[in-house]
Amino acid sequence: MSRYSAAEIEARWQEAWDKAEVFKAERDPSRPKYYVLEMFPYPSGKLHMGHVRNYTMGDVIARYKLSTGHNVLHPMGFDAFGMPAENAAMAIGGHPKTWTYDNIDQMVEQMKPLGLSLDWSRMFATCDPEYYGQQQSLFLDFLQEGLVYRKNAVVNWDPVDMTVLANEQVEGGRGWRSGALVERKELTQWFFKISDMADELLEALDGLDNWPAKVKLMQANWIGKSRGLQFAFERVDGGEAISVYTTRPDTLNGASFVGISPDHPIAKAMEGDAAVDAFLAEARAGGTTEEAIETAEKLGFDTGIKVKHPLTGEELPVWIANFILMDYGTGAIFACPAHDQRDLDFCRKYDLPVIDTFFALDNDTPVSKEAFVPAKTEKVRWVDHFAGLDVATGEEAINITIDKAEAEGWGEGVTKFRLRDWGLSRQRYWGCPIPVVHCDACGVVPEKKENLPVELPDDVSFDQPGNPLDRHPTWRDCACPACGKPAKRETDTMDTFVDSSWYFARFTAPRAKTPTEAADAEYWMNVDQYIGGVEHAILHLLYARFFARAMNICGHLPESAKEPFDALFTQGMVTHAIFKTEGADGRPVYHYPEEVELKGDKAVLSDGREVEVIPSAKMSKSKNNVVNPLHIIEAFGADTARWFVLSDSPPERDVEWTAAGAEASHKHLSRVYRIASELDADAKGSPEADEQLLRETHKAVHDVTMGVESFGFNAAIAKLYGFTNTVAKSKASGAAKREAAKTLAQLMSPMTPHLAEAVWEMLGGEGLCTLAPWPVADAAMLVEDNVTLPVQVNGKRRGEITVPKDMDKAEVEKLALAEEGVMRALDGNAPKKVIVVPGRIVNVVA
RNA sequence: GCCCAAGUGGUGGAAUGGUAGACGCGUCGGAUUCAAAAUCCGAUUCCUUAACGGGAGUGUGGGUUCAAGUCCCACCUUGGGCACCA
Repeated sequence: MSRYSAAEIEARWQEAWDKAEVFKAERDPSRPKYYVLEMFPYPSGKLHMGHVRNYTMGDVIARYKLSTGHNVLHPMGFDAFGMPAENAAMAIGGHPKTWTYDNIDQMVEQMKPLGLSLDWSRMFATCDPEYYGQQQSLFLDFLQEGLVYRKNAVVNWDPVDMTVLANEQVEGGRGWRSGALVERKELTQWFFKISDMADELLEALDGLDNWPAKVKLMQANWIGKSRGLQFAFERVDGGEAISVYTTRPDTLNGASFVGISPDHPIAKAMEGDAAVDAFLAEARAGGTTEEAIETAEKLGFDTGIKVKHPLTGEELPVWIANFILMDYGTGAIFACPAHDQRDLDFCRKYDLPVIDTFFALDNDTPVSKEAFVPAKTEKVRWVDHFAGLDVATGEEAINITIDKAEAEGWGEGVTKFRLRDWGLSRQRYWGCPIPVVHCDACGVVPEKKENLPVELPDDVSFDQPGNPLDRHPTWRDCACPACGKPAKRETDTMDTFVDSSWYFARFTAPRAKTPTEAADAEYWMNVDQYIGGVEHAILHLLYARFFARAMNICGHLPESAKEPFDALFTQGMVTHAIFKTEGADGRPVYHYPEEVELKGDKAVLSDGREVEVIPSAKMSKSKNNVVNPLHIIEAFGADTARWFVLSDSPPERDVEWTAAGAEASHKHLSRVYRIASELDADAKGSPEADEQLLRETHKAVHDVTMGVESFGFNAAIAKLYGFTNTVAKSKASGAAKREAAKTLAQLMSPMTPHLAEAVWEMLGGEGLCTLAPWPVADAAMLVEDNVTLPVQVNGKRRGEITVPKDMDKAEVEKLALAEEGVMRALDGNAPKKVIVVPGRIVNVVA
């Protein structure tokens, strides 16, 4: 008997797969294709358990589909542009390019031992000029189609470092390096016209049947379609009327002021006045995130301008308010403090009137500190409504108000979207250069396609803040592609979301001289199964959906690929306990898992000190709770790591990595190996046991297949534990047991492919287990003749009866009422009602 | 602040509205062993009972239903996202 040696087995079978090129994907119209894709990683240089979990899930699907006769495309690449490379260059010197490519090499080296069924020949990184050159080509096509344009937008500005900051570089309203108070500053930037497709992107969500409902809901809310009323407030001084958009026109009677954004033209026109400037500076302080704006203290400035209420003719003041966004609606609102908490807080602060426009049906206390904001579907009682309403829901009132405004001609019902255009300009080096040139004579001129890729220069330094492209001595200078005169290259690069918005399409023809190759895109698209973290639920997935449409317009993707991901699965994180003690200075000290010993329910250090255990925390370098997959592979093998990340939690939820769990997984795999190696094929058994084992095998095939197909990997693994026990304990003949064990190997193959091959070979399986056709369960073998039904009395289980599976309801009822526990519970009383759910349950109502 | 999830034994978790706790870990007991490791067998929600039983129980409080972990309402806690982290 040999022992289970993962290291030996895994190296051997990986070599065998390589040699047979089993994972190389080639177009083959004679076979159905299947495209599995996991969200590609950022090359941090360190593979973590989250990656292992993500790729293992994809691998299970890919290997399963391979054995069901599909031509599988399962590629891998790297999302390689972005800030960390520049930060590394600043922190430790060196060049973002070398840092990135070194990291990619390291990650590939760390991924290979996992035995993933990847077609490595298709690998690319988004920072390869070959890739980003094609991206520039796409940009030019989008530009030509009018899908890209320039406008002003605000950025986080660090006034000390004189540089633009990413949101994550703003900490508590200050720049992370300089510590300066961050301001919002306007810059001219490039935008994708995603808002043109807002309605389509929303409508098409309905067709994404195999996407998680929560992701679709988040996207729908993000797109934020709303119907409201747009109308204008006439200015008392005769100036240009102020147009406002509101989703609650029914509360117009409760208006107490008109609010405009600090970026509204009227506010801008007032700049130069010392008081206005001071206020605007204050209002523009802080970062650009919606969170920062929403949670900032509400500030207002009375412009002194008065407008007329369109219905009552009453005069309302116009205030500049820091919480009004210029990007949404018209950048101006009317405030109804009685029914909006934000407006109420503002009015209380600046002593503006609060007017109730409706009350709850059973309560007419005027609003004081809390705004009354019922659901739009709730009936409320209106106070002197201008459309003559008495009791009506908000929804009804809104529609009636819009109709009235349109009939009387002072406003119109309009549909607006919350979705803003996608700003793609980044004032950074390590990204895809935007292929345009600024010419004094010709303006903004697209680079010629034959000059692509516009490559990033290598000779740059990161010893000062800001974009090195801006201060590059020669790269910036060029000839205008239109007139040939000296011109300046655009120094902004593209958002890295652009890179990840079409990589899935590029994988279908990664070396093509155009962004895609029609025949390949036609054959391989769509991605049949996309797998990644929920953190990408909105932005990445929305941008990719936009890109697929834009690429279709430009002829780079077929119409059928406008929704590029047929099915989406969002997996949870891998977490790990944090082991914490307190240092002498009272600050927390975090210990590595290896330093900590678990004794019962306590955790102690080697010196005996007790350690606080914080469970289920996101793995984080600073908390010392990161588990390195390489260490696990060294100690137990890749199959153990793969088995564990799949076994312990449902895939969509977080899984906590525990040393005990990893050991248990390894123990189980060793057991399977031992069972196979100790199997005596000549052993005799009973025909009944053979029959029973065969039934159990078919049941296992059915259950595991269902589990794999429905992403119930943990459930599939639970079945495999059960089936392993069944095989081990079966009294069937050696020959029957060998067949069952071979099926066990096949069923385990997607999860633990190396072990499966070893067992398969040991039991005389033909060829590679990986390529063996997936077993099919015989429906006839799954049905049992008898079923055991629990019998409840008033919903409480009092006994059970075993009956033939298609027994008549009346017969079942009779047997149930005769059951001992049921009779005891009924205590001689006649049942009021008996509910028989065939094959399920009997409930007696007493 | 806004949007979206999730909360079940000591523990990770299972459960088309139909026996709550499958399967794994841990713990306890037993077998094997000179002894141990490994392995194998069994028990394991809590309270109560000698036992048969009985009662309670899926974050909290309500509701719908013959039947609720599952559906509805409100709340609490934790996690994800909020447009320049990827």
